[in-house]
Amino acid sequence: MIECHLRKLRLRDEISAAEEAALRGTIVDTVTHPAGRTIVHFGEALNYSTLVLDGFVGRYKDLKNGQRQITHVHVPGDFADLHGFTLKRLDHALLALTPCTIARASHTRLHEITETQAHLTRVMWFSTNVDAAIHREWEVSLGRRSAIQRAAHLFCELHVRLGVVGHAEAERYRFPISQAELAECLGLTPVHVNRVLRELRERGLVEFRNGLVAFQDLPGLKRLAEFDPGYLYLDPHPL
Amino acid sequence: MIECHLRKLRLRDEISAAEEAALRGTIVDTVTHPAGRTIVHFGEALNYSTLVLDGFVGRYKDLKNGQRQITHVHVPGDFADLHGFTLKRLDHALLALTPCTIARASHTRLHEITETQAHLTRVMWFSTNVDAAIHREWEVSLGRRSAIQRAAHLFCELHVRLGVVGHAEAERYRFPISQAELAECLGLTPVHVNRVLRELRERGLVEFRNGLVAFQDLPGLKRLAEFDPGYLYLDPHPL
DNA sequence: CGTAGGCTTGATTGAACTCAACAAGTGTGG
DNA sequence: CCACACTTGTTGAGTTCAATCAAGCCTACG
Repeated sequence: MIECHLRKLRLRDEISAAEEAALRGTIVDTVTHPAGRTIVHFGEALNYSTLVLDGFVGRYKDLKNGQRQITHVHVPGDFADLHGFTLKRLDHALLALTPCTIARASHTRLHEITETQAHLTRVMWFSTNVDAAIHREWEVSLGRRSAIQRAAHLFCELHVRLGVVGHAEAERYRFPISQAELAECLGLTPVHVNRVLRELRERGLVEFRNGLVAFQDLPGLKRLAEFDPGYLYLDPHPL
Repeated sequence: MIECHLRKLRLRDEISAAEEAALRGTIVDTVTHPAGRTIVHFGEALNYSTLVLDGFVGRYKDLKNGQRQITHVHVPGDFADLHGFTLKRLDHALLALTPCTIARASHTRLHEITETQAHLTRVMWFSTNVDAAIHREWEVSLGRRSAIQRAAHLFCELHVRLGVVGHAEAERYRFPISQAELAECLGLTPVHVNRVLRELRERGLVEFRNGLVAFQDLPGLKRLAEFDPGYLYLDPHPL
């Protein structure tokens, strides 16, 4: 059930059987949500953190004029709000971008882990730090990259992150969100996203259609996006 | 010496004398850097984390075309790369935006803290999570706010963060960086930043001149920026 | 006192936005 | 079963915000 999460952690460091058991022990229940559902609201007080088992979950923030910015896209195996364990309320909301299944990890039990399992605590800390690294890369996209580069970069990032948990093939993966939601990730309007997707298609780089990302020229796409996966910290390094 | 840092932590939670001593014990030396110096390079392996004692430090990422994006501005009392403790190398560089003094905290000693001081570990974890929250707010600025709102929001954010550590007055604070560096924070060109600053001045909201931010109408500025300091997590909450 | 870096302004260009219309697909209820 | 609403995607025309290009102005300093 939390295999995806463990697989990701084990790319970086060893997780003992005892640690695995402790992590499993934090899970108190499993819930499914339809696409479009807000899973955790802005400012809500938290007693649980949300581990994505299946589907895509987004973090977003609203603006007064009704616009919103998605600040992070979570894939299966990600904790969507492990930071909520220390923050206790979120500065953003969590949204089911697709139908999804999530497990809820009790903060009480996470607290016990921090009291007794120093190594596992560092691993969890590490995991939130990678999230922050992804936020930084998105800042670079939003601040400095052109619309087409932003889209290309996101497709590359998700390919790597989904690959780690066995949810991507060599040249394609499922990513069933609308162009409007893609626009909210990229800081663009839906209309412009549509044009950008057409250009990516016409340049023979990648096709995004019917919730499927299909690469035609992955090296070319990475070159366009200046994609370097180093910020995802997937190399082994004991904590 | 690390009083600013402690003051900030104590807004959120109690820090015992023993914890304070442990934190002080991590510091192995103090270094000063001239403005413009890169303190930690991209990808560099780390054995120390950087605590800002005085001056401003930026996190930035370079692009191939020579542009760069500053993803975070650190004020005195901030750890600029506490996340480096778990990441072990940085996905960004650290830059002295002004002349600055930093203390270096040994990762070996931070490791000891994580082995023996669960509460203090949670506090440090919390501290990196607030950094991530600031990254998210910047994503919203870069993705969705107009140029003038972005500038206004940054001035508001720094006012609060500097206030916490006693580096801001009610209506003004020192922030001696160039318009070009401001542009790198805001995802704009230096020329446009210049025009935006003029407009903020002419609209009677804020003046930025000679390294000084002087508010003329702080409520108006906050309204323009839609500034809500909740994402800084400055309210008390025991960990 | 000459030069470089930072600031300022004007003119022009361009990337992305806005507004508007329409097509295709989906679901629903009469 | 069809009419209708609704969502999502597509395209065109016109606009706007910020970028680019270019020039001139300080003032700090070697």
